[in-house]
Amino acid sequence: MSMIYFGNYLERAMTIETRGEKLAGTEKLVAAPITNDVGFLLAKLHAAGSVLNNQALAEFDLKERSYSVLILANSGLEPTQRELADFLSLDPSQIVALVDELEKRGLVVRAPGKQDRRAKTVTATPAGAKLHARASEAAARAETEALDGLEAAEVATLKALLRKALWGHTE
Amino acid sequence: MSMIYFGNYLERAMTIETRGEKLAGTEKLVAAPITNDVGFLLAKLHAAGSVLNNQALAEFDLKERSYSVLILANSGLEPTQRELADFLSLDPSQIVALVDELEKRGLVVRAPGKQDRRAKTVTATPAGAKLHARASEAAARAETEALDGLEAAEVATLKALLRKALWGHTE
DNA sequence: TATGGATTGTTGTAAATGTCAATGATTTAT
DNA sequence: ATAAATCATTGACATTTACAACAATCCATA
Repeated sequence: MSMIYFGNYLERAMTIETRGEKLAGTEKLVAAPITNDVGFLLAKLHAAGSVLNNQALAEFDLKERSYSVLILANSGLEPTQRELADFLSLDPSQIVALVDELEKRGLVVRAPGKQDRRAKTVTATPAGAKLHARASEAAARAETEALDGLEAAEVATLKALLRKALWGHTE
Repeated sequence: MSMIYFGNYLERAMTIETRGEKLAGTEKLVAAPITNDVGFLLAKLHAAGSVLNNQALAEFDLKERSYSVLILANSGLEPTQRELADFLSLDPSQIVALVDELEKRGLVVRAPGKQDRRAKTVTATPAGAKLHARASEAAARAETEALDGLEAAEVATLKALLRKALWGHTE
């Protein structure tokens, strides 16, 4: 059960030769009917943004995965690992590894749940909060870059539609 | 360089117990600021749709990957493997494996490129066209299900915005 | 209140996927 | 002609994913 249409493999030559003929091959297939498939479009735009995101986060020794856990640890919502797994659609064992790493770096702490001692809540330390603040600026720049083909109003519309599709409310 | 925010792990119990309390934990985190991150929203909606897609395609012994190759082989555009790799953001070696499997099943054929005999174009056989026709219906149903929170006009808007973000044109 | 069943975090493992370098055949450039 | 680049392919290795098993804890109910 593969998770994604495709990956983020990028032609190495493209980074230095990003102009014309190289993209022609890519553009040619834009005419294919698969570009009417929303799942395909979501995957492709996500893959493109993902590269920029990970580049921006590498400076802080974070990846999208660990960054998203760090955000949620900073949210004040005191998520448990199970909640993180559900929300991020990750296997609980992957959350263990992510939290292990962040905790080892002193960015988050585990605490037993107040009502349920089996559960462990993940909250950010001051160091985690500081890193999150810096990383989120870089991530915001990466998002802007990934969506630079859209006007600000269009980005807002896109966000609203995605939120509505996911949770049924546009606010 | 990880490709995705997260995966498509799904709570097994959710398939039989899809009503209330199970989702409450998930809903709680919707308040977190990460839900304003377009990359996150793209990843999450894609992951959700991906599960439905793969379920729908399993009937035809296809996954999203092989299905997308099958679509492009059916497009009449005669893509080369290199073009497939670029368009799907996959390493050329993964294309080899995907085409190998489809070719073994008699769904596509490789042919040397007309101008460039190094390149191999991938085109669908009649059997491939037939399977594609059936699979695309199932995939369309899965997409409808994944986006059932949106009106038809909203889906159209979403599609247009994604296309514009990717290729700079909305048509 | 005791007992069985479910849930949480955790560990470990096998399969799938990603990454990358090397190769022969062919094309392109000089 | 010769050198450099490109294409498909193979293979080696790292990372990610999916899943089963387990102890600790909670929950329902008898």
